[in-house]
Amino acid sequence: MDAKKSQAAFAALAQPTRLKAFRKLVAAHPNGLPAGEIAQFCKVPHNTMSTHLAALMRGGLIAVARQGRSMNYRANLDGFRGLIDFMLRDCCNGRPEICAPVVDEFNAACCAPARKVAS
Amino acid sequence: MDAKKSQAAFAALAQPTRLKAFRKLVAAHPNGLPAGEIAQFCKVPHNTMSTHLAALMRGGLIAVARQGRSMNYRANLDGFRGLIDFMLRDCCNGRPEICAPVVDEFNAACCAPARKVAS
DNA sequence: ATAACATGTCTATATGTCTCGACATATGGA
DNA sequence: TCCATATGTCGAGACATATAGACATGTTAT
Repeated sequence: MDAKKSQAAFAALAQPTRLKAFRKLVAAHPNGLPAGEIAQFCKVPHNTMSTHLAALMRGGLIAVARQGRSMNYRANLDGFRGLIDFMLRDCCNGRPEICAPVVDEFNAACCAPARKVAS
Repeated sequence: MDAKKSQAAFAALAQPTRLKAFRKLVAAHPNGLPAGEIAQFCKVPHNTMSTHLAALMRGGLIAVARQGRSMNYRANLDGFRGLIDFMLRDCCNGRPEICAPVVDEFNAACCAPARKVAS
């Protein structure tokens, strides 16, 4: 994830409909959702949704696979992690003392139940 | 950090000049930089830079304090952490098994030298 | 007070984004 | 094949953002 690719990812998330759709896909992970269902959830016409899904694709935040007549979109958590990783490296590079409190916060508050995995 | 505020933050980072400026401010942390120096670094006129800095302010990613004639901008790492926190909570909520690999990655690769603090 | 400096605000223009109707494409079933 | 379903693409209008010149504001020194 370089600066250029992260820009597409940030732009993708900087829009209410797209953020809502992405969150829905994360909640549905690892199962995806068909485009029509996402459009219905976001309350926008299918072609509008299609445009937004394309933006999320450009940002590397979702992936898609045809399933019969439907296009099944799913969250690309690797891409999402890549983005967060890029953000943290920006402040970590050569200066872990800046990054540490951020990671601490995650360990303590966000993913506490999962720390057994992290240790 | 709610969805609305995160939108302003994502939008702020979804622009090359602003991302460059923010990274510079993170590198300069905890010391800030005067607006003119940031403009020079980003190779844009001072008024263009002023607009971009205002966008970063709206996103809660930087802070400012007058210092004599200059306006000294500095990275707001709390705001930055808030944004990452928001992103992680989106995938962690009720599903720490999704978030865990992300945090693992940080502990292993990004902030390894700082893990003593995290434990 | 006056001047030089640093920065923000106003304004206009150019460019990009959002939205959605209309149309095109692809799949599956009768 | 013909039709219904599911989705993508195109085009246009409305709106937002980026850029930068001109001007205004606040600060420091003389």
